[in-house]
This record gives sequence, C-alpha cells and structure tokens, in this order.
Amino acid sequence: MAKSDAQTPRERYRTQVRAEIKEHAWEQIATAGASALSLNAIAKRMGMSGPALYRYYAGRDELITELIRDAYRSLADRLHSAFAEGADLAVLAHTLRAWALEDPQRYLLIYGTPVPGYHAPDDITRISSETMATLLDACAKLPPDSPATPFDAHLADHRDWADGHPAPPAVLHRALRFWTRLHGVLSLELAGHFTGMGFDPALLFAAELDDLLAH
Amino acid sequence: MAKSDAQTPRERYRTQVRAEIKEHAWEQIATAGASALSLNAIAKRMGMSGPALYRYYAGRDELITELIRDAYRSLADRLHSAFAEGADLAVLAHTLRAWALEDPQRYLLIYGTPVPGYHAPDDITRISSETMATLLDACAKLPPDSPATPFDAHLADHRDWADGHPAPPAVLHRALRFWTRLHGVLSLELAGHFTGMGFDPALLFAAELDDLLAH
DNA sequence: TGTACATCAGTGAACGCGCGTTCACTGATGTAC
DNA sequence: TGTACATCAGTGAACGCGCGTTCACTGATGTAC
Repeated sequence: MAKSDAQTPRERYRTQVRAEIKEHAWEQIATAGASALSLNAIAKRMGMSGPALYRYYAGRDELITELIRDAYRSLADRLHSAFAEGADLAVLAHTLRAWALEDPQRYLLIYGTPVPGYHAPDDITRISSETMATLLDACAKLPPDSPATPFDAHLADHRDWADGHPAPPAVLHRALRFWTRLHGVLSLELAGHFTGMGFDPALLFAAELDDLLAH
Repeated sequence: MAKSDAQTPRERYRTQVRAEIKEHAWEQIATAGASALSLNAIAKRMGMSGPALYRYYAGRDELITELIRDAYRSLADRLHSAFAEGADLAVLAHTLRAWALEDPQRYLLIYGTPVPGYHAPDDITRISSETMATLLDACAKLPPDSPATPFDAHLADHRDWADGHPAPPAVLHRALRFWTRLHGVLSLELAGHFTGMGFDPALLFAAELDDLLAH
C-alpha cells in the first residue's frame, strides 16, 4: 500500500484529494447507483466548486474507469493475498462473498449490468485475469476427481484465457464452475432477489460451495 | 394475446400508441441501457413532441415500471406455456436462455443491477413468483434422488416463498439451484465477461444444465 | 342526416434543474538565486 | 535569509445541453339529439 517514492508535499496532497474524491464517488454509487455519479455533486459534498475536480480527473469517464480499475484491483489483491496465506477454495469463496457484501454496488459495478457501449481498457482486463489466475491456482490444488465432460474437451481447444496456466481442462472447467455458481448466488442476493423469500442467502451460498467441493 | 373487449377506435389507437412507445423504449434501453431512457428522446424518435407522451404515461417512472412488468410477464408466460406443452427442466432452461439472448438488456433490467432505492410494486413480485412456481412444478417432476442437505432442513422452515406449493424441501432446493446456476452463467455471458475467453458460452450453459440434471 | 357539444390527441412555450466542461482569474505554495 | 518568479489549487461566470414536467391552447374525432 505504501508507495514511498519520496513524494513532495504537493504530490502527497494531490494523491490525498484524488483518494477523497473517489471515496465520495463510492458513497454516491452506493446510494444512487453508478449511473447517478456526478462530478458536480461530488464537488459540492467536498465543499468545493465543480470545475476544481478537473485538476484531478480529466472528466467523468476517467473517474469511473479508475473506480472500475480499483474495484478489480481490490478483489484481485484480496483473493491473491488470501491464497498466498494458504486459503483453499472454500476460504476463497467466503473471501469473495465478504468482499462483495462489503460494498454491493462495487461488486455490481464490475459484474452487474454493463453500459452497452463501454469497453474496459486493456490493463483492466489484465487485472481481471489475475483474479482468474488465483482461482485457477486454487482449483489446481484440489484432487482431480470429476469425470471428463464434453465441455472439458471443448475447453482443451479454447484455453487462451487461462493465459499460460498449465492446468488441465478439468481444472479450467472447475474454475469456471466456481465463478459462475458463486456469482449466480451472490448477484441475485445483492440485487435483492432473495429478500422476502425467507431463507438465509448465506446458507444457500454455503450449500452451493459444498456442492462444488463435493464433485 | 387478443383481449377483445370491443375496443372503440380511440381505445384501439391508445393501446397501439402505448405499445409503440414501449417499443421505442426497449430500443433505447437496448442501445444505451435503462438509465439512459428518456421520454423526450422517445417522443423525438416517434416524431412527436415530448409532452405528448404524458397522454399515455404519467411519467418516466410509470413507463419504466411497466417495462419491468412486461419483462417479468413475458418470461413467466414463455416458461409457463413451454411447461404446459410438456417441457421438462432441460427445455425450460433453454427456453430461459433463448428468452434472455433475445433481448439481453430486458433480462438485465430484471435480474441485473438494481437502482438502490427502487421497490417493485406488489403485482410485479407476484408475476415473478409465477415464474418460480413453474420452475417448482418442473422440479417436482424429476425423480427425487439427491440426498438431503443441511440447507434442505433450513428450507423446510423457510418455505413461505414457495407460496403454498406442496414440493418437499429438496425440490425447493433444486429449484433455487437451477435458478442461481443458470443465472450465473447467463448473466456473465450477457454482461460480456466471457467475450475474449474463447470458449462457447452455450456449451458452458449446457454443461451446467447437465450437471444439474445429473444430481 | 345534420347540427351542437364534449372528448381527447398533440403542440409549443415555458420553468427549473443539474449535468459536463471551458475559461480567465486570484491567491497560496513551492523553487531558484 | 530574503527576494523574484514559477507552479498549481481553486473560484466564479458562462456555455450549451437535455432532462422531466406543467400549462394553456388548437384542432380533430367521436357522441347526443
């Protein structure tokens, strides 16, 4: 976290204000959704005038892109450091869930409804594949037990996304299964589709996880 | 589809224009997302002035709510009629996927990122539970084979959402599993998270479906 | 069948709003000699 | 250590825009006698 390149006071101030802007941006997103994010509103809450923010961000798009990048980065780091500390898939799954519940709109900014025209810059895609790599590493540690499926064969021929990871197709498949199933429960929970249904979403999540680890 | 209550020409015209407004609204949502939906823009595309739309909808909120209702209605009807024609869970799953791919933004309007403050009216919740009921009916037709899980026990005590459906907990669990797993694959596919990964999302969907039917 | 009236679709002007963004500027902070 | 200059944060005014929404109105369509 500490990037001590001997910042001048001005640089320190700059990074601090940039961070403060982002904090307010997250608050605003949590309250009204990403589409309602407004530079002027952020400025007002910070007690400064609208144009002042242009000293720190080229415009609204740049700010949003950086928020998205930070979200991916945060998740990738969280999972990676958990894995580095010995977390297995079960722990990673709960780490993911905890991260998502910490700030639902942050999760949804990344994995929720995309703006039809938007294309993330390359570096963001790269961060996202770091997360995938951690997931693959964790999946590779499990004993190979599931029988090969037709989809495994398909994956054997379409594994570019694994980015050089040596895992066999069955492991790639397992990683995809983890991702889609946990996302399935999580995203419906975060979107509020379980509210009023009575059961505890945490238990459904745990049940899916058990099922994943059993096969 | 035909609701022939002997409409007067004026009523016919009215319903026709309302439908035309909604068509343009869907186009706009498909193009720029739901948050960009604007009455004025719709009016312009229809060649009329902005205020004219207020003859047909009380405001933007009413229009959006009706779009959401229509989306739920469309899905509920599609699944229900498929089931009525003898579809099993596998066919229902593909019906769901086809419906989603038909208009991704329509699916995401319902199951994607919610606007933090929004609460759907009761009748919409009811339509949504129609879909759930169909899913439960289909799940109940499968032979009971999966062993009871701890979550099943939890569901036995929290089954209000099943709305009087006589299915045992294991079936409720199966229905939830179907929903969350298919949604997991579908929503990531629609949000474009598989693009560039190389594999065919349809095959991953099929693999998840196979797995669901096997247990 | 024709006339008198009511209904209703649609218009254009207007209101207030908040948005993103630019620009010329003031004033404080840091730098060089 | 003090002075002269450059850098940069922040302001306020302004631009143009599109939004949702209201209002008083015109003109066409339907209804009643």
